[in-house]
Amino acid sequence: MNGLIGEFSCKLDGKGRLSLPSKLRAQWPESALHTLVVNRGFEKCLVLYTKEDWLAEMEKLNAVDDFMSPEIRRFKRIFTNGANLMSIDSAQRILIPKKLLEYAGLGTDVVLSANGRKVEIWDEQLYNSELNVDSSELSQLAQHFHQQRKPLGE
Amino acid sequence: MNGLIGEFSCKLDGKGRLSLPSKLRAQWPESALHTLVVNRGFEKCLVLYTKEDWLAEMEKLNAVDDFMSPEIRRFKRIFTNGANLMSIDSAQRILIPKKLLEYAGLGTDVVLSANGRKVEIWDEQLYNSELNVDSSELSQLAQHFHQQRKPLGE
DNA sequence: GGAAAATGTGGGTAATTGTGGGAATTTGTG
DNA sequence: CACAAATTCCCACAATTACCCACATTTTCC
Repeated sequence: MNGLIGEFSCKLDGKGRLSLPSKLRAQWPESALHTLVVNRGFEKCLVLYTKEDWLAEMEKLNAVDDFMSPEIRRFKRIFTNGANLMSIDSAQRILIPKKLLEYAGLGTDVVLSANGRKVEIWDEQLYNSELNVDSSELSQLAQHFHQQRKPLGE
Repeated sequence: MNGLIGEFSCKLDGKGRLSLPSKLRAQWPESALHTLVVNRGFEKCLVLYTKEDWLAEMEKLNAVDDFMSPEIRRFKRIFTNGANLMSIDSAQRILIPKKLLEYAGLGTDVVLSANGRKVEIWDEQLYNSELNVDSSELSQLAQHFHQQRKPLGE
């Protein structure tokens, strides 16, 4: 599982286009660039995948049967419904759909932040406040993380 | 787990380039030098890793699924924030992104300080005041360290 | 100590990348 | 079919980064 690395500041132009930084592009195979997928994130941000990685996410979802419960069906519907296929233009940019721009509150200045095999897309201001923690909260988060880590084993 | 050793003073040039001391480079395999990673430290400094070590840290993070909880996602973001891939130029220098220079308040004179498998990068003045402790504080810190060591395990 | 090698430091130039916007093409809608 | 909106293609300029060379300083070795 080789993860992506990097945090990038970029600008959205008036048309909602986002140019992907070359250091990010370089981490994906050339072929992947023509079929990327963006979706809503759980927080007020968007998430970018290669199509391949997106399909892997879908596998996870589909591993749980629809018969299970209405909530399962609803979750799948909502999660899937924001997904958008997009391709890269000749200037290495993707065009982000209006609905998603609104959802994430994206202005001109945005931040791309690698996370595992995904890339989160944040409005810069929101991103900064998301990262603004004091040390006591940080240690709480760290504890939380350690607790969650154990049950999964390894 | 073989740790790095040393504390080095170096200079940043006008373009934000930092030349890595040969005694530090010698502690990493030749192959590692072409893909290093910096990110923000929890204090007002930067942290430098080999890509390999960075990815190992990431493995730990990615072992916990994003679906788990908002706290998990937040923790991951905070931990990885500012990450940047960088390569070394023909004069054995790395180019430190402007944002990170600002974050750590780096001026011309900086200090590299080895810490485990990471290297911290400090502005020289900040570093000196950070290290300006008297012995009673040192002993308090040691106590705190000892107490925290048990619960977290590992 | 002195010569030779390696290292640290600085800067100029060329190539790449990021950014913006006009014009043409496509799409959807009445 | 006509029109407005959205998308793609194209070019141009600015900013950033990579590459190269020069020289001062430090280290190494005889």
